[in-house]
Amino acid sequence: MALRHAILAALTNGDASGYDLAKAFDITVANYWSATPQQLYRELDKMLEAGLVVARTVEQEKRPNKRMYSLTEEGTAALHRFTTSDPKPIAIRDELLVQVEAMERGDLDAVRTHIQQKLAASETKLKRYEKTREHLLEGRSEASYLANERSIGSYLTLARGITFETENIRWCEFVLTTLAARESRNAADRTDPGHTLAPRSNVHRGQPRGER
Amino acid sequence: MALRHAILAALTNGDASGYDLAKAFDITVANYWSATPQQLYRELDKMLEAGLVVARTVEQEKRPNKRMYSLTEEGTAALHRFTTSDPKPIAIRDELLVQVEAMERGDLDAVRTHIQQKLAASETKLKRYEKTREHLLEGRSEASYLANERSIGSYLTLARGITFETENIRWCEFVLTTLAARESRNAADRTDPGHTLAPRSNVHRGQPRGER
DNA sequence: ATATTCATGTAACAAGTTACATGATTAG
DNA sequence: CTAATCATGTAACTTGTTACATGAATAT
Repeated sequence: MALRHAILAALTNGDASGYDLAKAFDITVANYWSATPQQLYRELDKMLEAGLVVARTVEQEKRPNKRMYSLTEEGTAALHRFTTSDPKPIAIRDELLVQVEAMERGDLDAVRTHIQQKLAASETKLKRYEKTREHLLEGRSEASYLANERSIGSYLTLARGITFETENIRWCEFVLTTLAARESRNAADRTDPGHTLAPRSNVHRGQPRGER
Repeated sequence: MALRHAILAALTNGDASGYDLAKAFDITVANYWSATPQQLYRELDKMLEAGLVVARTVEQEKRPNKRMYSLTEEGTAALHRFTTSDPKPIAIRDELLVQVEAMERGDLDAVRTHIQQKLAASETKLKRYEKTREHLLEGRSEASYLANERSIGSYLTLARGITFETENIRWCEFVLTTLAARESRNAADRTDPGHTLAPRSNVHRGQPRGER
């Protein structure tokens, strides 16, 4: 029942086809909700039956027909009710972190590679988010946008996604630096056992804790 | 099959009962993997059958008996293999963010309350993480711990959890401040229509972007 | 007195994942 | 000419969630 509300929320930004939603769930929505296209198609069918959305088929030349879904009054009401209910705590599933937890019993080089890949993926994602942000702002400052824009929900969730990916990138760099330092220490130990590296980072690179 | 690896990883930090794991999954592991106690009990049974863990019953006075699970060689090997496989991208499900996305079509006051509750919950969680961190460090500096400690996987995942909750707190404060500013602007509009607030925040309070 | 902690489990149901299928169009 | 995009769907299977059940001990 929770995917349902994520879909309803996505549809407040305009009508969409299942395919459109799949893209959105891959891009912006991915910050806070994951779903595969199959889940979306199945859920949209159920939502149709429940009267939360209506569908119209749009005939396209040169493209397969598509079904565009719109919120109904019932759908809008269901969404309103949802904002009233206590949200469940966040659920995260991150295999990379499981691998890092098990790093020492596993294949360190493989994990390092996975972290490098995550770093690259996060950088790509962050760039896309920044573009979306520029697009929303249309040249205005954040302050002016937030003060004057009618609807700021999407901007606020995007802002969370931006800091999330920024921190992912930092963390990946922090881990890679730490592992590299341990490697070179081990190399040094083998040739020059008296040597140790100078201290390097404190609490994950300038993380501004204790500021609040 | 992925919960399985999270359990195996958790067991590298020592033998545990289902109940112990449930606590761990509620505290530290929660940063990167969610599972209910029921899932754990069920999965542990399957892992026993598969020979990835062994169980012994510990008879306790004044407490119900418990089953303590330990990694077998097969379990350790399975975990090693897992670190070799490409991790699936992170999956997040956050109802609060869905509510924020739908804020304007929903009950703004209710959403504000939910954000305040999240803020409080994140502060509690962060304090617990910081305690765990102090406990791991045992008075050493982070640099010295990371350079010398045999196993640093747990510290690294904890570090990610700490920044995650730190950013959650910031984001909640940012949203609450933004909403308050909009409220007072609306109030001012009703009594003193010429007035606007001075600009307030830029990109989510001093987020250090563009630094990399 | 009452709530929380300790400790495990069953059963029913809801949700998520994976594999497969189709088929035209356009970008590189 | 190959890969990606557009666009939807079925079916089988694996996971995750929720409700219920038990029952003593300890902390408030």
